[in-house]
Amino acid sequence: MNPETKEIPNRFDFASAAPEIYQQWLDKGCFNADVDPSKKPFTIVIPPPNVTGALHLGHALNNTLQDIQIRMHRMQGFSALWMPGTDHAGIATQAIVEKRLKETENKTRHDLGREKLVERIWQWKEQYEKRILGQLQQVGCSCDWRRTRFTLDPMCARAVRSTFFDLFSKGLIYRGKRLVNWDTFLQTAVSDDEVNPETVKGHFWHLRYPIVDAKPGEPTYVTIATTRPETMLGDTAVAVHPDPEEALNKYEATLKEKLEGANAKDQPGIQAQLDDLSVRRQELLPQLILLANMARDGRKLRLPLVEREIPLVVDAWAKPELGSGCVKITPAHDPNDYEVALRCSLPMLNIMNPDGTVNENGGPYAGLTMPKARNKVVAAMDYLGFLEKTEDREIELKHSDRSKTPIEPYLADQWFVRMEQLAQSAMDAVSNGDVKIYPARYANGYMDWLGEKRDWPVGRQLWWGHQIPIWSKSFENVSDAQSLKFKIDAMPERASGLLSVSLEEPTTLHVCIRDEDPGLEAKLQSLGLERQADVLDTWFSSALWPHSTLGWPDQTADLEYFYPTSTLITSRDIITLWVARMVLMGLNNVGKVPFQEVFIHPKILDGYGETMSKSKGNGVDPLDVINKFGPDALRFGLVWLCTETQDVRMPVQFECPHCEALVNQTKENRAQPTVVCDKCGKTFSTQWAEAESDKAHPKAPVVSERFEVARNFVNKLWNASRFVMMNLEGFQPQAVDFEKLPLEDQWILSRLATVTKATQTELKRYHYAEAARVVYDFAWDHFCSLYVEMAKPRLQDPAARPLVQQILAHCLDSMLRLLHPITPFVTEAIWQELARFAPSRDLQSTAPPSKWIIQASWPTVNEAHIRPSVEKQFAHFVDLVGAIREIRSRQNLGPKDQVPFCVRCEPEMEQLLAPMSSFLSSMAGAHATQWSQNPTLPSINAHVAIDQMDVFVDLTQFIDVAAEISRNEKLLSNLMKQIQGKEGRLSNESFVSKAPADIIAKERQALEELIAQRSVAEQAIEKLRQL
RNA sequence: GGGCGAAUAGCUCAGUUGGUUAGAGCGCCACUCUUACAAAGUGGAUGUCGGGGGUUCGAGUCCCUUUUCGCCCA
Repeated sequence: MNPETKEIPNRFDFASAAPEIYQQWLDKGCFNADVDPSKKPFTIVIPPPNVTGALHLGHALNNTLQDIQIRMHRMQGFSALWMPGTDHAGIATQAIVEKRLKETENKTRHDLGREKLVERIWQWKEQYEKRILGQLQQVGCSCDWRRTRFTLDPMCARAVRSTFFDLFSKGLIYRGKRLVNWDTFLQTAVSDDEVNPETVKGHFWHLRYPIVDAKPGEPTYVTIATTRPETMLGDTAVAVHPDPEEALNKYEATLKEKLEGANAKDQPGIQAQLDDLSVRRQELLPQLILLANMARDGRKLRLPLVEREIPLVVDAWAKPELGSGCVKITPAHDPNDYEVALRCSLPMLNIMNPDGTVNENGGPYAGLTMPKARNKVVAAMDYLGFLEKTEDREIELKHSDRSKTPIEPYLADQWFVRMEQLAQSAMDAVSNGDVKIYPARYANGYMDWLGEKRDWPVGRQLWWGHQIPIWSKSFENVSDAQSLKFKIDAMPERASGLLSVSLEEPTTLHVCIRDEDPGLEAKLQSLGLERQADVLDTWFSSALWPHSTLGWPDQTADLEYFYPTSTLITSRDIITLWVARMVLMGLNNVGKVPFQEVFIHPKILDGYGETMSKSKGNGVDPLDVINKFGPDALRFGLVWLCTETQDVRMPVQFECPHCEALVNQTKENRAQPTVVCDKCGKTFSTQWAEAESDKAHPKAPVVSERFEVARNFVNKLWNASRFVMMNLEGFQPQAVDFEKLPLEDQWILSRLATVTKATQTELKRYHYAEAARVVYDFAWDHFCSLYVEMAKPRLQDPAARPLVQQILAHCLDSMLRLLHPITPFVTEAIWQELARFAPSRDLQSTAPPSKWIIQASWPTVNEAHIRPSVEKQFAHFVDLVGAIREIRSRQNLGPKDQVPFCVRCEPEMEQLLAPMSSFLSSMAGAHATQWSQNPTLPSINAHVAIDQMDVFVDLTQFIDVAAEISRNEKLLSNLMKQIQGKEGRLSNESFVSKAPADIIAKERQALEELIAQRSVAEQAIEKLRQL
C-alpha cells in the first residue's frame, strides 16, 4: 500500500471539507461569468426566493437542478452565468413584519408610519437575504455572486419605472373601478390568485322588501334570498328577469337535452329538476311576469332598516329558475351585481370602511364589523316580520391566502395593465416554439390562462414595494382638467419624453414620470398633483427579472450577450403568475423572449402526499439534511427522486436527538410540542415547543431517510476512489490500443462511453433521475462490483499492473467529471487527491487536466469505444459468475471453499471465457476443470443452464442433497409454467397465422431450450434421489 | 363544474414505438468483520400492474368506463 494513502480516511468528512472547498471556488472566482466572444453563453436567472423566511426543501431541489445545468455547461466550455437574487415579495413580507410588530411591540403599521415601517422591512430583508444566500452556498450553488440583485434595488427600480412609463404612454395602463378582494386584516386588495375558496357552514336568508304603494292585485312585497344579509344596507335595486317565461323555456330545453345524454345514475336528479320547474311555472311564473311589468312601470320598493326607496329593475341576471326569481342588487359588493348596475345605470353604494367595519352609509349599523352587522340586520328584519325563513347551507367563502381571513368583495379604484396584445404575444411565443415548455403538458395551463386575456390589476395598497410613479388630481369640471393637461403637455419634459399624461374620464388627470426625478416631482406637486399611494404587485418587478438583472433599459454588453437566457427552472404553481408575465414583458421591453426553455420540476410532498409547510410541521430544512447527510447527499437524493411524471413523495422523520433513531412523523405527532422516541423512550421537542417545560427537551431535526441512498452512494464513490489511489503507486501514463485490450478493459471503456453519452443526453432533456440512475449503476455495479473486483488480481501481476492502473485512473477521472454537477463537493475533494497520484491520466492526451474539477472539461464520448458485441460477450462472464455464486450460496459453502466446475459450450465460448478463469477463482471461488462440447461430468454435480452454456459445479466434496433437490424442484416447476405458456401460444392458430415470423421463430426456439432444460433438471432430481 | 396528473413489491419510484419469466433502491430473510467501502459483500423471498369492459394472435403499455387521491382554474 502506498504510505501516502494511509492518510485518506474511509469516510468523506463533508462537514469540514465542503465549506473549505466552497471558499476556494469563491476565492478563485470559479463562479464568475463574463462576456467572452470566444465562448457561447449559457444563462439561467434564479427564481428569486422571497425574503420572507428561510429556504425549504423545494428551494433546495429547484436550485440543485439549476446548479447542475450551470456546472455541466461550464464544463462544456460555455460562459455559464447563473444570476442570483431575491424577491421583495410585497404582501408576504409586509404581512410578516407587521405581524412581528404587533406581537413584540403591540403596534400597527399606522403607529409607525410609512417611512418607519419600510425601514423595518429593509432590516428584515437584510437579515433574511443573508440567510437565504448563505443557504444557497451551503447547498453548493455556483451563482455569480458579484451580480446578486434584489427586486427592489435601484437597478430593478429603474427597469420598473421604464416599463411602467412605457406601458402608460402606450395606453396600456389605466385606472378603473373594480370589485376587489379586500383583505380586511391586511387592509389591501389581493388578486384572484391570492385567494382560496373554502367551504364553510353558512345560511341562506330569505328576506322580504315591501313594495311602495302596491295596487290591488299586486303583491305587497318581493322575496329575495342571500347568504350575506348585511349587504342589504348597500342595495340599490331588486332585479327580475325581463322575460321569465322565455327564460324558463330555455332552461327546460337544456335540462331535457342533459337528461338524454345523462347516465342512469344522474337521471333521477335531472328529472327532479324538471319536476320542480313545472311547479315553478304554475306557482311563480304569473307573479314574475307581473313584477317584470311593474319594473317597467318604474315601481319602487322600500328597503327596510335604512328606509331608502330603491327601484325594481329588469335584468337577465335574475334567474327565474332559482330561489324566488328575484335578486337583490348590491353593486359595490358583488361582481355580478356590479355588472347589473352598469347595465341599468344604478348608483353604487359602498357600505364598508377599509378596516372591515360598516361605514356611514350603513345608517344605524355604522361602526360595526361586517359579521356583527349581519347578526343585527337579521335580528331586526326578523323583528319587523321581514325574515321569511332561514336555511342551513354550505357556502364557498373566499379566504385571503396571506392572512387566512375571509375576503370582503369591495369596489375600489385599481390600476390595470391591458392584457389583450401582451397576452397574445406570450401565447404566440409558445405556440411558435420560441419558448419550449418541458414537460409539454404544462403548456396547456399557460395557454388557457393567457387566453382569457384578463386585465392585470397591478396596484396593491401596501407600503413595501415599487410605488406607482403616477401623480394625479381630480377636478370639479372638465375644462379645469383640460386646461391643466394643456399646461403639462407644454412642459419641456413632455417633449423630451420624460413625462406622460392621460385624462381619466371625466375629470381626473394622471401624470407618469419616467425616472426618479425629485425636481420634476416637486414641480407636479406645486401644480396640485398628488402621488398615488399604492405600490405595484410584486410580480410586476419579477416579470422583468431576466432583463432587468442584465442592465436593461441600458443596452449593456451583458444584455447583448447573455439575453435571451437559456433555460428557466421553476415550480408549476407560478407558470402563470411569473413565467407567462416574464415572457410578455420580455417581448414588450427587449423584443425577444426571456428564455428558450422552461423546465417545470416536481413538487416535494410529505409521506401523506401533502405539501410541506411550516404551518403543518412537516417541513424539512435543507440544512438539517446537510448536517446529517452532507450537501452532496442532499443534492443526489433530490435528483434521484426528480422523475418526469410524479411529484416527489418523501416520508419524513424526526431524528431523535438522544439516540439518533429516526421516528416516523405522523399527522398526530407532527402537531405536538414534544414527542417520545419509540426507540430510546426519551422525550424530544419539535418546532411547536413554546412552554419552558417543553423547550427543556432537546429539539429534533426533521429529516428523511430518503437521503440514505445518496449518502451511501457518496460513500461508495469515496471508497472506490480510495481503492484506486491506494493502487496507483508507480503509475505512469501510457498510450492504450483499444483493439489489443483484454475483454474486461474493452468492456469498461465501452460502458464508460455509453454512460457518458447517456448522462449528457438525459441531463440536457431534464431527465435528472434518469441521469443519476445511469451514473449510479455505472459507478456501483459496473465499476466497483465488477471492474474493480477484476482489477484486484491483475494489480498483483507486474505485467498487467500498469495497464490496469491506466484504465482505473481514466475511469475514475471520467466518473468524477460526470458526477461533478450533481455532487460537486466530494468530486472536487477526490479530484484534488487524485492529482497527487496521477497528475496526468487521460487516455487520449498527455496534458494534465485542470487543477479544479469545477473548471475541468466535460468528458467527451468516445464513439469508437462503444461495442455492443463486447458488452454481450462480457455478459456471459457475468452470467457464469452469478450461476456459480448461486450454487455456492444454496450449498452454504464457506468463502474459502474453492469448488471445481466444468462447462458444456461451443469452442467460441471456451475461447472467450477460458482466459478469464482466474477471475472466476477470485470472484466466485471456483476453478474450471473443463470447457468442452462434451465434458465428462462430475459424479455429483449441480447444474445451471445459462445463455449458451451448461454449468456443472462439482459437489462431490460438499453436497447438501436436500438443498440441491429443492433447488431443482423449484427450477423445474418454474420451467413447466413457462413451457405451458409457450406451448399454449404456439398451438394457438391465430397467433401462428398472424404474429410476425421473427416473433414466432423466437418463441419456438425458446420452447426448445426450455424443454432441454426441463429434462436436465428431471435427470438431476432423479440422480440426487438415488444418493 | 372544467382542465391536468397519478394509482405497479411492505415503502418510494422506473418501465422507450404493444412481444420471452414486469425492474431499481430501501426494508425483509440467510450467510460473510474477504486486505476500498458493514453507510459493505453474496445469495434469496415478495406483484391478479386500482376495478370493469373493449381493440389485438398478444395489453402494465392503446381505447372506453368507473373508483380513489393530488394540483390548477371557475
